Amino acid sequence: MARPASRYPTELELQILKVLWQQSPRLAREVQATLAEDGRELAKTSVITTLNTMVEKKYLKRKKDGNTYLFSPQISEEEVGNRVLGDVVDRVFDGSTASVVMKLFDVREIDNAELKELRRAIDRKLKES
Amino acid sequence: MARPASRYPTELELQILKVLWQQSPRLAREVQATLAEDGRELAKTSVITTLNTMVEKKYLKRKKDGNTYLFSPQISEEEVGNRVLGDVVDRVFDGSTASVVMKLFDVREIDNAELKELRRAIDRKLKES
DNA sequence: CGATATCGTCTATCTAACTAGACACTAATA
DNA sequence: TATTAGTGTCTAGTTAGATAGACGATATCG
Repeated sequence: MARPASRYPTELELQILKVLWQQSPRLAREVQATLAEDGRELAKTSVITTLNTMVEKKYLKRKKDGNTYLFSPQISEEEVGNRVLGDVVDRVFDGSTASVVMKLFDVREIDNAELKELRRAIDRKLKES
Repeated sequence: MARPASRYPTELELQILKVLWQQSPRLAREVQATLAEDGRELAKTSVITTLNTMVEKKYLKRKKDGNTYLFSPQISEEEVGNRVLGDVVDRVFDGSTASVVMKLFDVREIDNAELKELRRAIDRKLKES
């Protein structure tokens, strides 16, 4: 079978998506510059190559603008979050959402305001059913 | 830089870990058989090769037993969960644990008993602070 | 003892992801 | 107009991960 394609954006692809979610459409040059600001310095061809594979994967779309291209996201932050999280819940935690939440409580810091908001969300859920 | 190594077990590695978490130590042959039961039929050499790379990565340890080897996990289910989830929270959700939890509420089903347990966990957390 | 089965190492192939150089084309500029 | 700067395509090299065949060592069985 050989190495299967990733079910969601890879590391570099995610970085690029974040750049474009923040502002789009953008030129390859601009994406390259922003990545460099974030500490990821890549040759211009590396950026373009990756942008093009992301277009093939439908993560982005590109539009001709004179002699160059403008890139925009074609997948939302929302959707990527859903996919990644769904995958982790199913593959690593065997589909148990609750155990993921419990683990998050255990391991990560959450401040009180957020905890209260979560409790409200739970109450809302309980009332719905 | 080329393809960076995964920060946590890959797909096949995770499947193998699950087999060994469930029962260990085990022979390569037994791991192979269990994977096959789960629908992943691999040549014996494929399994052994992967087991050995997992030993190099410290995911497993192996012990000689006569003319063969016994494999055991050297990383816990707990720890893998922590790493994967930590990585997702940081990389995809920019460190916001609460937004991950909210998204899980949105997207996945959680039954009432679990919701109540989560609320208790939240109350406990709130009392601690 | 010879045939057969079992087991591990070594080697090799394939794809995805990452990265960038060579090169052609266009546009601006001296 | 010749030079320089910017843009994209094509090609290619590298590593990780997935998979398995060839082969040698060992053990077992008839």
